[in-house]
Amino acid sequence: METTKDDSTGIDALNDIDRLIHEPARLMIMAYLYVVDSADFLFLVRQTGLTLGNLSSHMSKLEAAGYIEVEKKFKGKKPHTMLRLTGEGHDAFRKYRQSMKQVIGETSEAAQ
Amino acid sequence: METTKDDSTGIDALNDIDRLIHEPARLMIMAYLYVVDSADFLFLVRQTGLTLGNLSSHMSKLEAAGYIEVEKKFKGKKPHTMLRLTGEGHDAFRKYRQSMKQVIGETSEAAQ
DNA sequence: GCAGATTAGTTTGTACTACAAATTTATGTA
DNA sequence: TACATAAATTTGTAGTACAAACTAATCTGC
Repeated sequence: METTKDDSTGIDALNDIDRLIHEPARLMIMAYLYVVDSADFLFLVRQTGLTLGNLSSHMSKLEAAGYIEVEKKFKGKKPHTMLRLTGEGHDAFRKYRQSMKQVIGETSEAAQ
Repeated sequence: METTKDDSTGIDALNDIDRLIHEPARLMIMAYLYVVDSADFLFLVRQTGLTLGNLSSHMSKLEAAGYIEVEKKFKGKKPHTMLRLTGEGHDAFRKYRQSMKQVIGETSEAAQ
């Protein structure tokens, strides 16, 4: 019996990378939320450089996946949308980060 | 004058991430070649778990981008396809790796 | 009080692309 | 001669990121 599919050296970690997080736009969102835990919609628009529509659709996907929670309130008279990382989202990001570190880190020694 | 677009803290590095390398299948190919410098087609099929057709089309894209060189010879009577990282491909991978390290590394302290 | 501007988003349409399945081309073999 | 295997390439489909168009509510000048 050969090595089983999962105890790979690292690069194979990419075969089941979380593509929901891997997408650069969402990776930005997740990375911000991982640090600040929660942020409002317009803050993220400014920080990420995404358009409103683009952020809106990525937000929906992350919410559908259970990675973030979206809370819509009114701040005075205006709508105010807050994004917050869920526990599941936090775990998924950690896992993603570890997988990428294996791939990215593994090649380090060969460089320079 | 505000901070110019490029001297971001790190997460914004994702706004111009190299999507050609970012795609997991190609990232695997590039990561292998970055380490071993050259490898043959069937070796990569086995190592990456990609199908022949899938590897073939990713190979074409990396070649078109100038990131790899593809050499087709005959080994005895059978065709034998070798992939080799170009200097440009090497640089692009290093750049990609740095960008990702910024995003991935930046969040490290917040964790645990 | 109503016409136009601004704010805060959502929905829609298009263009791209990853992947698998079908196809190709050549060689070995019964 | 037919059939199987090897080594890929080409084709078709399904999924998706993004921008542009749209919606809905509030503010502002006249």
